[in-house]
Amino acid sequence: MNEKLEKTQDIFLEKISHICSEFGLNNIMAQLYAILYFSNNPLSLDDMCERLKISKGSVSVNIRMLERYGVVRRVWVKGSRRDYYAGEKDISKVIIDRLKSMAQRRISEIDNMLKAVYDEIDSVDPQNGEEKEDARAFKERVDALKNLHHKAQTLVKLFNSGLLNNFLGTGSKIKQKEEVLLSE
Amino acid sequence: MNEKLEKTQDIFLEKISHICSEFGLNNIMAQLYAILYFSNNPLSLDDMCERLKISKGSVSVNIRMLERYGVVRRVWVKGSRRDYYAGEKDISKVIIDRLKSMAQRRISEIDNMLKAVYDEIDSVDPQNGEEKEDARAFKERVDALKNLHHKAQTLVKLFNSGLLNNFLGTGSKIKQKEEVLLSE
DNA sequence: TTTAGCATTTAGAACGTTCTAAACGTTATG
DNA sequence: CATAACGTTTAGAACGTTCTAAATGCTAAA
Repeated sequence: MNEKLEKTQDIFLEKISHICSEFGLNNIMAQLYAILYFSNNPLSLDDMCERLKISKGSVSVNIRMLERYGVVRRVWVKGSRRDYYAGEKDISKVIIDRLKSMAQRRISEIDNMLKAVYDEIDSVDPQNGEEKEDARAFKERVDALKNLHHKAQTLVKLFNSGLLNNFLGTGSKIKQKEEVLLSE
Repeated sequence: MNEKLEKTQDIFLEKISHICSEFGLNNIMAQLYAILYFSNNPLSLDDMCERLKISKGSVSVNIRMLERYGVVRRVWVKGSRRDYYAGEKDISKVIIDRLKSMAQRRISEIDNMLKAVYDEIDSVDPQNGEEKEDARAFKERVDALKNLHHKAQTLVKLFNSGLLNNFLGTGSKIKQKEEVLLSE
């Protein structure tokens, strides 16, 4: 690869890994996806080790995570025993999927929490006036949370019904070369 | 405090800290905010150490973080030399503010990244056909990112213009007791 | 059946983060 | 001025995370 282009990509890699780390993707997953996103060809594990200067074990583990997230996929290259991977080229799809699954996860966690709290809350048996007030205040605040959570859930459902996809627009025009490679 | 109520709150604390840790708040900040949110009275550093069984140093550092985020504030209690803190009781305000500042931060980071990449990209000087294609593909994909980022920014602006506040509803009805304490 | 070329798993090293306890600084009070 | 009652800072311990290198497992070809 052109040396200056590689340097330019490195600038990207450095920054994107930092950004993604705050979205629950670690450095390596972010950088792996980035080089696949930029690459015209699917890459093998060894290609990726070489490009990012990291061990094969790391690439192996992290690339499978990305596969589970559905943002890269294994492609077969005729005439090679290696596994090759290609990145999803429709970046808006990747991001929307990720946001959706994060939202869904948060919703479940909060559902579980509220359920657990409500299971306990009734067995609280206040002994005096002050304790009664404490219990009442606690319930009031948990109810406020439940209320807010319900509204947030409605909002998420609205987005999931395609609103976000329509706005951010999906359907990449970027074409892969993998078909060419497959018959190489 | 009523023992059973405390146990119920503990269930909440355990879960909420896990949830918040994925939003860039650590355990302690999450739990500190939670006990202040639930408490009818402002609490001192020592109160919080005692309640969460953690060191004073930790409380000191983390409570000031929360103060910077604007979700707790120091209140003065007449007749005491201690610092007391009260949590913002309008939970939707806290969450909306946090989401907004996260979004704003991501936007700046991506702006910076794109700027840095575009600064470099023109100096790439492809030497042959393959390198030319690589460079073209790279530019195409960075442009796609820029495009998506622009749309996302528009969406965020839409939310910031009050849409989210209207939907999630702001204005808590929960009253603090601090006025009482201040004249104690 | 053996070997070569892979991917995967694992044990341990390196790292960053965040806790605690103790030292420290500051302010009010007697 | 000395002391007590605070909050803050710091040095180091404990912890989880994630990397690497080596061992292992698998599969295809000879």
